[in-house]
Amino acid sequence: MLKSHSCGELRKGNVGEKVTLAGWVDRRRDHGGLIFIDLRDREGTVQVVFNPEVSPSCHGTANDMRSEYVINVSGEVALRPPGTENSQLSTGDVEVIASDCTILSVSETPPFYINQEIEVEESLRLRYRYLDLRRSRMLRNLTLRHQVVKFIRDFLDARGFLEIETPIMIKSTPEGARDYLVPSRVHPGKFYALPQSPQQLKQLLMVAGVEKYFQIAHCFRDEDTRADRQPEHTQLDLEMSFVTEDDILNLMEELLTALVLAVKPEIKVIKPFPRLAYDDTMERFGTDKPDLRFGLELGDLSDIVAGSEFAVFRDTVASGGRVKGICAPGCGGYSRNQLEELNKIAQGLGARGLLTVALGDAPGSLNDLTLDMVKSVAARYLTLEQVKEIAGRLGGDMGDLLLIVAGEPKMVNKVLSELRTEMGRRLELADPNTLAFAFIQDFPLLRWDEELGRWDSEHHPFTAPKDEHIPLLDTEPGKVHSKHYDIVCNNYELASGSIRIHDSELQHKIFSLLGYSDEEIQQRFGTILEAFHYGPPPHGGIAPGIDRIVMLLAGEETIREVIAFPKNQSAVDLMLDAPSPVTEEQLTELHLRLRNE
RNA sequence: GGCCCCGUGGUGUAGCGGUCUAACAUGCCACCCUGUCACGGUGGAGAUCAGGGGUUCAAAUCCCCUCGGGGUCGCCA
Repeated sequence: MLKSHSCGELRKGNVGEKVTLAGWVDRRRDHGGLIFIDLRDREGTVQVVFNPEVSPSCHGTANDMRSEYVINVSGEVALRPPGTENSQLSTGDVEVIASDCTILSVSETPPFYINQEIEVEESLRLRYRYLDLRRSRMLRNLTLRHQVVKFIRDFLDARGFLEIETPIMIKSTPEGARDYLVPSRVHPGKFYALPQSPQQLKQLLMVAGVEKYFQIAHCFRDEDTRADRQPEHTQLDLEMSFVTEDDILNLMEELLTALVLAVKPEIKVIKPFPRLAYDDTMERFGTDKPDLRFGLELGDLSDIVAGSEFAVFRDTVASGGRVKGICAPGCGGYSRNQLEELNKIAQGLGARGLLTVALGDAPGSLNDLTLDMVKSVAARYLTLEQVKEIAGRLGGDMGDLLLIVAGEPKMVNKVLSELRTEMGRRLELADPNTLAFAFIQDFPLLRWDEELGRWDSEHHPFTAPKDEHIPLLDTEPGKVHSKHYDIVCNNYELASGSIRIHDSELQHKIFSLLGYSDEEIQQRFGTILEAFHYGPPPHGGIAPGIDRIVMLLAGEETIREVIAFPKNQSAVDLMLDAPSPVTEEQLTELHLRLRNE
């Protein structure tokens, strides 16, 4: 080793020791005579003093050192002279008096600051990711990620789980997201696909008798990216045999609670995790991944306004639509501009408009409310009683602002859910130091796909229907609920899982319901159906997204901040410049020809 | 594919029709400096204001297009 100690570990106790350090020049302070260098490695920073009276040659070398040069230094650890200690630095009581040093490598001036926490354009960071990762924020995030994965491995190992790797090149099954494909050289015209998740493989491991499986698995989906979505991401893939829904949920609750306590004890977690039914959640929050750190729940006003003079509302209800709203406390004095901003959000998500009702512009008792205090374009079509009833339904008080959307139920929920999030942000209702985990359960098994004109799986086709709903598969498939569950947290979907079908006949029936011919079923799912003829155990599992968990624990806004080498929004790796063209020879070997488009 | 936001020395920002021959901070280079720690001091280099077109007597500034980046809807079983 070129170093006897790490820079960050030196303390008073090391005084008098002769040490050898290696690292990067974080900062250089040249006093003409003395030169100070803050030497940085992964563990921290320590001050090195180059004194011409101690070593003239060393001082000369230090003269040439610049930021991010890599150097090797030997010298004695000394107590700093009284009054020159630096309490900002964990090593600030001591310094290393250089008696010997070498420049191991030089550095050009970096394209952005390594030693300062200044926001830099993300594309530049991504292009020089290896420099970006030198910055303390990124080092912190990578370290946290390591701790999270290590904790998960230890936790599951202690409970008898086997970590098993599954292949990255598997078979394409063209439902769900688009596959990334890998052309085969040996088999002209045939392709492997990268796994969107190891779903079928982990179920086959259950048939194999593994009983408790997990994997830190890479998953690939060729879909557009988001702040919380990348073309490839990592999930904790987990599957167990002989379990019920509760067994999985209890395990996950224990894991997540212990994880947070282990790596971020200062973060608050609410225990036990609430368990919410999908239908209720949609009704109350308009989304299946609500932020439960604050209230602002949606209220249904359809019955109140059905008979009102306000035609927009009356007609919406009459034609099968819904009228719902939320209450923004203390926002009754919102300016026209502020209201217009909210209106734009609503319209951007498909609402015809947003009706705002200001219950006066100052706090007070709702009993004192009069109609001329109500500011709303609908004010003259509503009675005072109706306004009070609406306010009551939404938990509104004097000085509050009611936000009301009318229309097709799905859109109404989406818009209000977004407005709820927006108002939560504006009013700072969500404690940034809390992770509000919750389980969402009791999902519908199927959803009607308008475009394809057929039923589609809400989760995936291996999800087991609720036992008591199985008869409905033949009569009213839309009413069948399933043993599918999600873990949500702070407006993110963290995990999705289900108890699986382990009966080949029932599985076949589901595939048929989804519109597959027997031939297609055989071709796409033949393996798992065949495996189910050989004693499959009842089983189920779940797959939490590692990137999102680490992002939330790190307090970051995008998963790119917790991935060492992420791709940008256009799925490009700016550092490696991938994807990139390949040679004609490569294409020929793969039996491929590019289309002219 | 739709919508919204952004693009000014290496980096981060200011400037938002004329006073811009583009400012500030930091970084960089040179010199001075033996107790600094975001060291200090003096001097210096560094920007076709993302690219193209238009409006105007005059454009970094207004308009249009393109490119690049971000957010989001669709999409993500």
